[in-house]
Amino acid sequence: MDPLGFSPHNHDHCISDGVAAADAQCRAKGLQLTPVRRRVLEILLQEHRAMGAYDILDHLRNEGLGSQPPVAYRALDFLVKHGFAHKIERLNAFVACAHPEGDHAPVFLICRDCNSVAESDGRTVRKAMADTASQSGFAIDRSVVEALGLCPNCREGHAE
Amino acid sequence: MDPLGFSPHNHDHCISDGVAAADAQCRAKGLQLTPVRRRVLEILLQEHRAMGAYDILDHLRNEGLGSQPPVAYRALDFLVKHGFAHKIERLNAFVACAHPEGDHAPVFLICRDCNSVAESDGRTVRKAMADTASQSGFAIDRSVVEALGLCPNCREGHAE
DNA sequence: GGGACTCATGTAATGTTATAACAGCCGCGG
DNA sequence: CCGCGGCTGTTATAACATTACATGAGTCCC
Ligand SMILES: [Zn+2]
Ligand SMILES: [Zn+2]
Ligand SMILES: [Zn+2]
Ligand SMILES: [Zn+2]
Repeated sequence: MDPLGFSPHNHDHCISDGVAAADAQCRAKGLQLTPVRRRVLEILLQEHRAMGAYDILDHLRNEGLGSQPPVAYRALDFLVKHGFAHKIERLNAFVACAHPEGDHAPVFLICRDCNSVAESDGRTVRKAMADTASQSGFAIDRSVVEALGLCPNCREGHAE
Repeated sequence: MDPLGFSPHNHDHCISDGVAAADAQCRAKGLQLTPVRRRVLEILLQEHRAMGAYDILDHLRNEGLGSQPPVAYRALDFLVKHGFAHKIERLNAFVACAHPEGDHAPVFLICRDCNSVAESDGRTVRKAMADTASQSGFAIDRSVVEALGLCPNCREGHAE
């Protein structure tokens, strides 16, 4: 699984692929990818960064799609709930999912310099967490795993 | 390392030991454990749960130790910065550190039923995260690791 | 002792993030 | 037509957090 976020890429694909994947999954599961929800997902994919709910709301307002906080929060709740986006707790912000195919347990790598957020494969980390939790009899439902540090690009700049 | 938080214990010890440990470390490092800071730590130890900054502020206000948000936030910043307390990002709340002896990289287990928060040993998890991050060239400074689920006590209730 | 400095605190004002509550709309099955 | 569930529009407010500036206590140097 590719961490994304730290490497150049054809960004048009991010958007079209992300929306297409969400579209397909919604059709498959009987969910409604309404105009607001679709647009919020597009905005997140377009900007390709962690955005606050109010940042997104600004976009929506400019486009006449809603101007009050609940509009943005409801769309974000839907996207997060169904795995099309994630909330970054540390930033109180949201990112489009980089791997919208099926279930996954992501680990986020947050650069403190350029604020980019990469979504990485969390399987080994989840395994370790499950082990840790089982020792105290705790049953994990979901988890928040976020690392803060320097991305490869910003490390270069600092190394000199 | 004991996860704490899910098992009965002599709670007076939590408080006196926690404050004593902070006191010793402050003396050793030349930090000032001022009345407000000490009192906030005591409150966190006393309540033994994740508390919002405004919950703490209420206590302080009742005791005439400060009534404005910055008073609570400054004390909490100090405690968190020096490892005497932790912020739970998922809850926007704070807990006293359960293992105030030296550096550590905790994993938090948050019960969605009773809201208790246990602090568990994160070494294996951090190892897994370091491996994951290194694959993409990311250098981790700090990390947020929080699991949400059911604690042993609440599991029993649900199992029936 | 006075002056400059640092660190902690007091307080007002404000900024940011998130939710509650209720009204209206629309598509669908009865 | 009617009721119902899901989505949206809007107002208001709750919850969380910071900026900015003033004050006071201790320390260092002279
Ligand atoms: Zn994802
Ligand atoms: Zn970076
Ligand atoms: Zn701790
Ligand atoms: Zn519980």
